[in-house]
Amino acid sequence: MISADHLQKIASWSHDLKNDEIERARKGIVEKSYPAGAYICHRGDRLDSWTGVSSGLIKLGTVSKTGKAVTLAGLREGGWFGEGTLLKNEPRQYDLVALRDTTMAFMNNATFFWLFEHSAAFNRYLVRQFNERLGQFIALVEYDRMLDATARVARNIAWLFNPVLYRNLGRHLQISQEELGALSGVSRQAANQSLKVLEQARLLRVEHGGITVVDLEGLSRYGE
DNA sequence: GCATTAACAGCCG
DNA sequence: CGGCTGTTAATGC
Repeated sequence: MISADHLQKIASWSHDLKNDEIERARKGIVEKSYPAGAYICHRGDRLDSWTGVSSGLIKLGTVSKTGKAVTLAGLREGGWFGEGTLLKNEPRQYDLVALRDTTMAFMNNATFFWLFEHSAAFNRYLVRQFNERLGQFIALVEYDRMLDATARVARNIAWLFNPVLYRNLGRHLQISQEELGALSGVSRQAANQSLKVLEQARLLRVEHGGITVVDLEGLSRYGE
């Protein structure tokens, strides 16, 4: 169980909940920490809880038929995932890997379904999140053909700054070029070059160990 | 060829 | 000092 203050910090969806719903939520959540590089779960695992990132950064990916690792999306602090798997009672479709030291939050199945049944605010959040994710996955179809590394980096950054998935975001994110490369499926050096191109295009600013977004819309459209 | 890995000096905190 | 960055050289598909 976690404190109400902490819940507020790690779960933007809790902000609109009623008091009794918040109580349920915080009692149904436990946290667990993982070192950088650790697998949080493997594809095919039965993990019957809804999962959020309390702190850190994770990669959501899978392995293609040819054995090539494919990254579907990154999730940063405040991101929640796995509602589809829970609602359909399916095994996990993806691997979750911690890109840096990370603390995860797990909401147990019963609590998730209680909120699903009782809270209108919670359902609004889920619908918005589904809709946003759908957009991301549609973009993935084009992603494969889009061989340009810079466009992939740009899109992954834009996803990390998605205002629907993460509320009240600043423009700055502490993330190394290596982590950005791991998310985008390119080497650190390629990520470095791509960042320079994006900086030249005035879409973001490159800093030491981080970036600041200047033009989020431009980033999400880059390479179209 | 092109992108990735390797290697390393320089820089930042 | 440790981690991140920027660049060049070697390597692999």
